Amino acid sequence: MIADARPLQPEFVPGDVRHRDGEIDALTSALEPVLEGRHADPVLLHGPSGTGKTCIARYALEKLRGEVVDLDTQCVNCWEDYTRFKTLYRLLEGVDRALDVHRQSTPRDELLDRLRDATDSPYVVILDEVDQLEETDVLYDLHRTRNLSLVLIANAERELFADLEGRVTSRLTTAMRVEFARYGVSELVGILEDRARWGLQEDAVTDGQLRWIADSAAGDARVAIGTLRAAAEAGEREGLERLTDEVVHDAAPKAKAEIRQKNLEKLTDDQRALYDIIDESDGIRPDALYEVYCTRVDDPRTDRTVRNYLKKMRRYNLIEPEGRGKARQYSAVS
DNA sequence: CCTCCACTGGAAGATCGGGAAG
DNA sequence: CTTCCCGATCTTCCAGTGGAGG
Repeated sequence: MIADARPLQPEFVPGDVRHRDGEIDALTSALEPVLEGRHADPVLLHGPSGTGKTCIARYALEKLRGEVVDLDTQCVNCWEDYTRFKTLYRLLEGVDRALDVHRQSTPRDELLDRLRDATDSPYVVILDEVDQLEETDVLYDLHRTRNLSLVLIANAERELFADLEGRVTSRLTTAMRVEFARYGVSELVGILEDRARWGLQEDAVTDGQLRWIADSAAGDARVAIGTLRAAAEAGEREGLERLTDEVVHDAAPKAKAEIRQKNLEKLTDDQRALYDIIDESDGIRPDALYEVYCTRVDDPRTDRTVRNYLKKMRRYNLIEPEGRGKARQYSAVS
């Protein structure tokens, strides 16, 4: 069934990207100064999830690496590395200067100084999900780092700027914006055809099945590819030569359940207790939630901390709030 | 329209654990 | 060993928000 698992992985970057010629052109022309060893102005890629922002950014960097000697690149996922320290540490890793920073008692902002020392050749940096960054002042410092070019990726442009510090915003107003729209069904089918051709045995999946997956993914390529992968894995387990419609239709919820399970494993015991309470309820008000929480765990945190936990679980898309103000209720995402 | 109040999340300080310096 | 400093996490305090109900 599966001939090559890599094209079915979410982080796979194809050698030839479909349906995004305009966006690629815009990004590569924005990065053109790097070809001459200068640093490029920041570029902001924005649009809904699964529209190819990360893929196109990685693709453009790959191409750039082929054309520029002494080019360093790094991709930081700010959703995981959401503090100043972690972001800078990741950037130092990209230029192999993070080796002895394991010690925590490095003087304040030694990381930034070190990064500035290290970047004597062009360094192009992707900050993915930059709207998840909590200490946005690091953007200001990076913007002022010689030889460092920023490619920022965010879902919602407006929300991003609302969260940014004033001095960061003013620097980024000149940034080139590239907007990514949702894929149409036929575009998604095209993407899936490629992945199926590269990753699956011949004739493992029909055009109709790919169309069904594309349809159910609602313009999100990540969901579509994840569904195809879940279907292929299920087919492999069952020893099928060709996917049946039933396996394909079961794969969509399975792909989502896998993501949720992975996120649940990242929660602490306290957070997990909160999730369980919300999951058992059919919509619960915050004060009632906290009350139950205090009876469930031995050493309950304060309500403020619990609110931070809720924020985190919302980011993981595990729970969702309904209503505002006093009418607020939390429920688990099904 | 106005007030109340549950809810929200920013800011600042305390605490914890780990590692380095003395 | 103790002391100091770091990032991460938690607590304390509090101002802002917007439904609910007068």
